[in-house]
Amino acid sequence: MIEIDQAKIDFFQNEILNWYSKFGRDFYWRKHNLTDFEYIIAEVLLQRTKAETVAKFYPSFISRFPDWQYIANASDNEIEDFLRPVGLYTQRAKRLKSLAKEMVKRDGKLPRDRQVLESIPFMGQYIANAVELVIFKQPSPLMDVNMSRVLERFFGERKLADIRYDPYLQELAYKVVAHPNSKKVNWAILDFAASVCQARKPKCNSCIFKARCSYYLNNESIFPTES
DNA sequence: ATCCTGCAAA
DNA sequence: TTTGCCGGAT
Repeated sequence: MIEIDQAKIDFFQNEILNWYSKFGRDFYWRKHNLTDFEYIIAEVLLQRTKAETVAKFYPSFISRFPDWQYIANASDNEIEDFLRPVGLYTQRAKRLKSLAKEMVKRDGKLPRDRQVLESIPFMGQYIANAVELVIFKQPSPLMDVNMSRVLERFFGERKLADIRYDPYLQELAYKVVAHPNSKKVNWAILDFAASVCQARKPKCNSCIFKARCSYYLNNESIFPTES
């Protein structure tokens, strides 16, 4: 069992919010007051897809499919063709359509109960957390591969392979985003993951966290220090 | 080659 | 628990 140091969490929150105020990204789905539909579509498109790619594509999708009914009534082929530029289109089209049909059936209303929420097609752990965070305004973590990588590098590695079932990582993530402005902390972590703490070639030498980062301190020898 | 704000089927 | 999905950027 790995101990989670609250003081280290406080430090992390403060520093990453400070970083975010200077270097955070500014996407359409963050600043506008979107409908539930529009927000969920953004999350669906963002799966395994670069946010910058989605940013370019998103407005045209919303304009072609402005609500659940438009997707529910479209043919698989129509949705696939439209999704082609962002990839994963056969699966995404099929799953998006079942999600849309379910939401039409539910009259566009999202269930508060977590079990029921996750029973909706295409509502996995990640999107359910995103719905809780942005729509229900609860401090849930946007726990994707990127957040898990940042948290693990800074606080220490997880034990299990699958991030969804690792109790240490789950507990850690909830503690890290437990903050009056949870959305900002979440977005800050994702942006930091995309531009500094990348999977490949992380920019450790110029990183604001290196003095206290478990990953950096354990691998210091492989990062040539400037002299 | 590897990765991107995952998910569900196998 | 592992694998397929996928175009586009690096």
